[in-house]
Amino acid sequence: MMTQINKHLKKEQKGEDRGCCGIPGIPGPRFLKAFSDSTRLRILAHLVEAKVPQMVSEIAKNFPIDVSVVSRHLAILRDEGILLAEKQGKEVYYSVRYEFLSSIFRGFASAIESRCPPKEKNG
Amino acid sequence: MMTQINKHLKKEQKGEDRGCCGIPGIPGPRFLKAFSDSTRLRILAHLVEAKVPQMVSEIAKNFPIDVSVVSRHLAILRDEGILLAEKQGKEVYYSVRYEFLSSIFRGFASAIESRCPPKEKNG
DNA sequence: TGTTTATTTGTGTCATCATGCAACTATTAT
DNA sequence: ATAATAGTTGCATGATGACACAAATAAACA
Repeated sequence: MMTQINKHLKKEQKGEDRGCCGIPGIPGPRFLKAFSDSTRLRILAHLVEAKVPQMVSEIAKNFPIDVSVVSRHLAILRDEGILLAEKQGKEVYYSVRYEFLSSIFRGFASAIESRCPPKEKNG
Repeated sequence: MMTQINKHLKKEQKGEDRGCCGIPGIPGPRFLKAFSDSTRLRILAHLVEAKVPQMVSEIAKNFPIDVSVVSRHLAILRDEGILLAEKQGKEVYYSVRYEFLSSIFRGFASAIESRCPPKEKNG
């Protein structure tokens, strides 16, 4: 039996963070902060390449830090909706929410691009 | 006369940060960290909406923090290639590098999306 | 020259964060 | 029930970061 334990839904709905800058499509700073740590980025990349849900202890084997730290990093990514966590017995399997992630960043790119003023002929 | 003062070129070429996770298309943590602060995000959004290069003191008027702090935030965004800085006399005009920004995030989205494993029929 | 204005940089402070270790919870097995 | 395993959380610490204020730099002007 699978149990989803994503509390990110609550936080997203609180809306204290998303859209803080007033431009739709630009994610909130807390979401983007989740990518600001090199260890967290590597953990994300590891899961992206794994293509399969991985448990915490397996992930932690790839990094020279304590399992508890990995667990915390995973929780941060999960809380922002970047990862999905599924508990199966003792283990918790983390996987990437590909569509969510790509849609957010594609929306970010579009938000910026759509506001690009037409180029003047200079130079 | 315009003088570009973007030192980000050096940092980008150092390569200590970009591609740190090994997956091409995923930006480095320092680049993403530039977006992790709410003030910095608002400054960026302000410039995006301005659509025209703005000088530091003009930008600072929109935020309840010291000009020096705004200057530092702008420098961080400039060093990551997010903003362009052009000195004109005493003033320094900052503007958004729209194409650069959107291409980075679109590339990020594509890097994630392209690694999304095919969906299984579950549930 | 000296003066004013725009921006950057030095410095100290307070808050946040990544980390390790220990304790705790939850689940499985004996 | 007891033990073992997986994961999370409490707590202390060192590093980093945002901020204010002051000093330094740079450019225009008297």
